[in-house]
Amino acid sequence: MDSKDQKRPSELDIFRDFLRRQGMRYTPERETIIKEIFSTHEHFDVDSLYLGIRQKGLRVSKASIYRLIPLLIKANLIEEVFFENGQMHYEHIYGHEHHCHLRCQECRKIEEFSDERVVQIEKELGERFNYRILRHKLEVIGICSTCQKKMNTA
Amino acid sequence: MDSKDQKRPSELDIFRDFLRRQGMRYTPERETIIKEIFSTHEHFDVDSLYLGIRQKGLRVSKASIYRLIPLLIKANLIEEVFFENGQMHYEHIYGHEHHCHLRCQECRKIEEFSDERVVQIEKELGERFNYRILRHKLEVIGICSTCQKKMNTA
DNA sequence: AAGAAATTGTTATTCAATGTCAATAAGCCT
DNA sequence: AGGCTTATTGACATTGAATAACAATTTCTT
Repeated sequence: MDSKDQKRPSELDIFRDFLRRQGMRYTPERETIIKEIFSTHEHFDVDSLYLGIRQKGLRVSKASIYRLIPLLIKANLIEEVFFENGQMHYEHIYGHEHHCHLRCQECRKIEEFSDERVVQIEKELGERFNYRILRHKLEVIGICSTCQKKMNTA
Repeated sequence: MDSKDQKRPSELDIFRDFLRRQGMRYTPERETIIKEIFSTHEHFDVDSLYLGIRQKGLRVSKASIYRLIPLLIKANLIEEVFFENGQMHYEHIYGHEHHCHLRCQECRKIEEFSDERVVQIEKELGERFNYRILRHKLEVIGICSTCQKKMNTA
């Protein structure tokens, strides 16, 4: 473990700070939810999160999850990824290599990728519009090779 | 009007073709909705679309709008832009200069921009993952100058 | 022109997300 | 350490976008 790792505060520390600055409280329920979110690198929605927590034998109401999510977004710990099937889907972004999504319009499969050029675009935009840039979300939509074949033979 | 313009079929023609290929029917209701969508260059949601149609003295049920939207997406005439306030927002993409969005996380203001580099990224992705690329959606999130000032003085 | 099948509007339904509120508990203050 | 203020919790009720069901209608093929 090098010094870089030691310097990076945990997501819980980040969130504690965030809460203190807003005069809000750190509760066991919030800790449970955050730990669950950061325990995997998968996308999640409120339902999958709730089930994951219950499977560990813990108990938190869905209302608390719904109430926590906007706070985590404000704290830049998670972000909305896409809305599908009537539910918003999220992923955590802190302590996680940033990536973008290539999605198949037919079968909804998702490939992840990164590209440095987007960072440059971001930077220029910040200067041009006088924004403080927080993050970006690049979603490329197409038809995967499997679905292309299906469409050709049909 | 130059030859390039003459060659580009209207969105109605595109959609008629699309419907025919799927064994679906072209109805006055569908025509009304599409014309409304393509009559402005603004983002829209189901409600604003419905109201716009009624203000022109026309009548189409909301159910028909909800039913048409997935078809227009499949036909690559419109796309989902963002989900906000419990509603999906769309914009038409056919016959319209493509652009991306820079959004302020605080006040939800939106700036539009274009960047050729994303097209290049798209192209490379298509080759790398063997996808037929249809489009992309780049959303950059930040804090606008006005909101930065507010946060500093607070 | 007729008939098969898709589409429409109406109505009912679903379910994610939010609001309400009394009970509880975090965290500051002395 | 204990008390007090007030944010937070969970249960329940409510909202509202989106979808389903279905009978009446209309498109489009032959």
